[in-house]
Amino acid sequence: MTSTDFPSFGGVAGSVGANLPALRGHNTALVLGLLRAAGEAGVSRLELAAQTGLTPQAVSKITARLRTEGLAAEAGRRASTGGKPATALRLVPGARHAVGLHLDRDELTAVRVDLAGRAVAVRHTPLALAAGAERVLGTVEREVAALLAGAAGPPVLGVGVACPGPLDHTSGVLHRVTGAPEWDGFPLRDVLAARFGLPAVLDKDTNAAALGLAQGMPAGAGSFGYLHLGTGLGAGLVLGGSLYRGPRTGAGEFGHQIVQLDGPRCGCGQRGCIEALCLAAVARGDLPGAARALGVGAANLVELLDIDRVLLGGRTVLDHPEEFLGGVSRALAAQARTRGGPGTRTAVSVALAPGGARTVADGAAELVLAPLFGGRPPVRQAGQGD
Amino acid sequence: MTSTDFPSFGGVAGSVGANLPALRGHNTALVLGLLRAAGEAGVSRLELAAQTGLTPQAVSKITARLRTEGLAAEAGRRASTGGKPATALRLVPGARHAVGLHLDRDELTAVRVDLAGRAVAVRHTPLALAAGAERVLGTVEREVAALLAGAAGPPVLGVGVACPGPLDHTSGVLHRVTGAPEWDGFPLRDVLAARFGLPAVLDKDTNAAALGLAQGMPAGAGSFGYLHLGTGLGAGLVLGGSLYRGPRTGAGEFGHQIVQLDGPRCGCGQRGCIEALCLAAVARGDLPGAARALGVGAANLVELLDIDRVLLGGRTVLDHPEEFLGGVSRALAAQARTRGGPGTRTAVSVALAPGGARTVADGAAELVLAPLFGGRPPVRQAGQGD
DNA sequence: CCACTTAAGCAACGCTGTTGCTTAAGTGCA
DNA sequence: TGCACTTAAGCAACAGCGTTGCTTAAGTGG
Repeated sequence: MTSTDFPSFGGVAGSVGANLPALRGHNTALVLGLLRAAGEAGVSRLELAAQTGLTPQAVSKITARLRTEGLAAEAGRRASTGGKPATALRLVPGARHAVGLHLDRDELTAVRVDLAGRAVAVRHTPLALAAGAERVLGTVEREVAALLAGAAGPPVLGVGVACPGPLDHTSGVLHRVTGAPEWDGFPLRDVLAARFGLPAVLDKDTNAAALGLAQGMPAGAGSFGYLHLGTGLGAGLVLGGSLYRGPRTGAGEFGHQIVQLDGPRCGCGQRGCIEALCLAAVARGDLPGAARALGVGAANLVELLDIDRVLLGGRTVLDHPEEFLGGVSRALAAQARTRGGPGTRTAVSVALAPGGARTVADGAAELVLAPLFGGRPPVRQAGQGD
Repeated sequence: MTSTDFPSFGGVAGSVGANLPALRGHNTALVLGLLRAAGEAGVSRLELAAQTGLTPQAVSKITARLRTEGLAAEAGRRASTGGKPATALRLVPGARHAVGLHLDRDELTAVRVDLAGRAVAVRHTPLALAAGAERVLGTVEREVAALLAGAAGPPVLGVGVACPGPLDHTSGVLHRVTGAPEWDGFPLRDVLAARFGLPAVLDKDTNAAALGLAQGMPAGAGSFGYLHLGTGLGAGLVLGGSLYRGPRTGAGEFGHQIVQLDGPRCGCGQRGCIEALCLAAVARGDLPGAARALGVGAANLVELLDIDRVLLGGRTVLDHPEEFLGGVSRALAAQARTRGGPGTRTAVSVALAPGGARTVADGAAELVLAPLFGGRPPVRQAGQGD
């Protein structure tokens, strides 16, 4: 055997060495993710083997462990196809819970979800993000305590926290949050983790929303963008099945994409930013104009990143869904017409992000859940380019 | 042990199951990549252990295998630091070769490189890409034969082929190449693989260039964009250390980003595309105007993807390097001024892509080499957010 | 000269997914 | 009713991975 055929770990570009526990964890998470994707119907062991590329025996061992730990269970039998009928396996959603927090500028949404990502409890409260740390932390602590009060629930894995940016996901520290500069440098993740005695994860609201939306997608949905238009305009990017945050959690700053050279001045100091165009149009009641600006930005996004789908969310969009959906799809259709010929795709689909006002909070909980469920569902089966 | 602590394979989101050979291949590729990054100076086994997170003993076993296969060798001793001096290990660059082809619209560049990515032989020939398949394939075959004629060379791993897009990297099929529509649907990768009897890989010229540039970078360079301005304008994106192609190899269509609503008509049918603005400005001798349009696009890229660095290349840029470097850095500086405050970075650096006219051909060879050398050098050591 | 430090290899080991075979539980035709 | 066949899943033995514990190699420094 020559050394020319290193499998390179399934095409994955990892950066650290892997040992046997890591191998086991990888495969376990992968199986758990497929169980989750299968939902109530469940999957048989052989189907899991086919989807993972593992042998049936390996899947049997892994699922046996998961059943022992209470994370998976049998879910009846399939109809026979000429032999012994397959036993369906499914996730036990109630085996663990997670908490998701959406700290917006004027309100707090807190959810408690099960392993399937379904909300078990929801709480809403007004919140003045700019009112100072102690005040805000007190409210957060009270709301989370109320969520966790349900006594005999399953173990809670952690707390996911979503905020307006900028912030640093890696260190869990807030930066100069627009409209609330006194939070600059505040180590929100570690402070909350200490108060709750639970692991915490911090991310931008748009990133959390995109991560949450990446679950509910049909298996193999590769890349999409979530555009959030509320008091500001931002985006969450899922590229190749995983959330792209950028080196400094700065990715997705969609609002200050310049689409009009020498256009109107934006609050950021530049000219012709999408956000400035959009907000000005909304302010003067020109919804088609706002939707058109958003649509041009969406088209640029699609062109640059070759994404499959655009999802819209945020209060302003939710207030006028038809106008924004129409405007953005017109812009994408115009773009698609520029690329005729076979082999190229048709217009990218546009839709409202499901979940409505709870999109971000659900996604925040996903920040905690996602590490349990390995990568995206398999796109390429095996056979490398040989 | 609860099940709440799945290591998730070093933070990597893989999509297929992993077995022991895959584990071994992953670690071997990782070590090989670090050996390559170390260059002539080499690395000691203990340093490799620290960088990979593997135990020294594991590194010893892996490097012993690599030495047996002739891919690695000892490279003298380090100075002692109070104990036994460390033995430096280095890659044996000449152990394998790879071929890179750059099929441009009017010329062919073919290189033969060693494992370090250094060119061992280079050939240039005029080529009319639009002259039909048989003509082009004949020229390609003759040039590659000349490159491989060196008789007693090491094994050649394969041929990397870089072309103007659009095309599909996964299937190796060309689409409607601008200016040469008769190639639409041609399975170039498989045809060349069959003719040469070697594995072949096909990708867009901009992607190949970006992949090649991602090697030579200082360890840990996360994300950058390569902007190529020649007869057209395109980009190659390296995000989080690995090349981002998009689901259909469509990512990096930078030229048709719209930066001027209702701007001048572009050949693509839309209005205000960067490419149209740039090419028109170049045509009328307005280099500052062209550089400004490019700079605004670069600033949008930086803003959206949070990248660390912008590299410029392509004939038009190489003809007037100072003007384009200046214009783009001014645009990025203006953007950086909009983001004051601590925690945010300063302006992104801009530079000419090293390699000059051979950037793409070198990168094409890298299409073959990259799978041998695992992921990027480690950025985060270990300690997950706990 | 000897204690100490650092580098690297040898041997045994635990644990992974795999292989080979057996058992379980159906279908379908004579 | 019986038997051949098919498909699902588990048991047992195994090869191979990185790890652990210890030994050997080769320097520095008082």
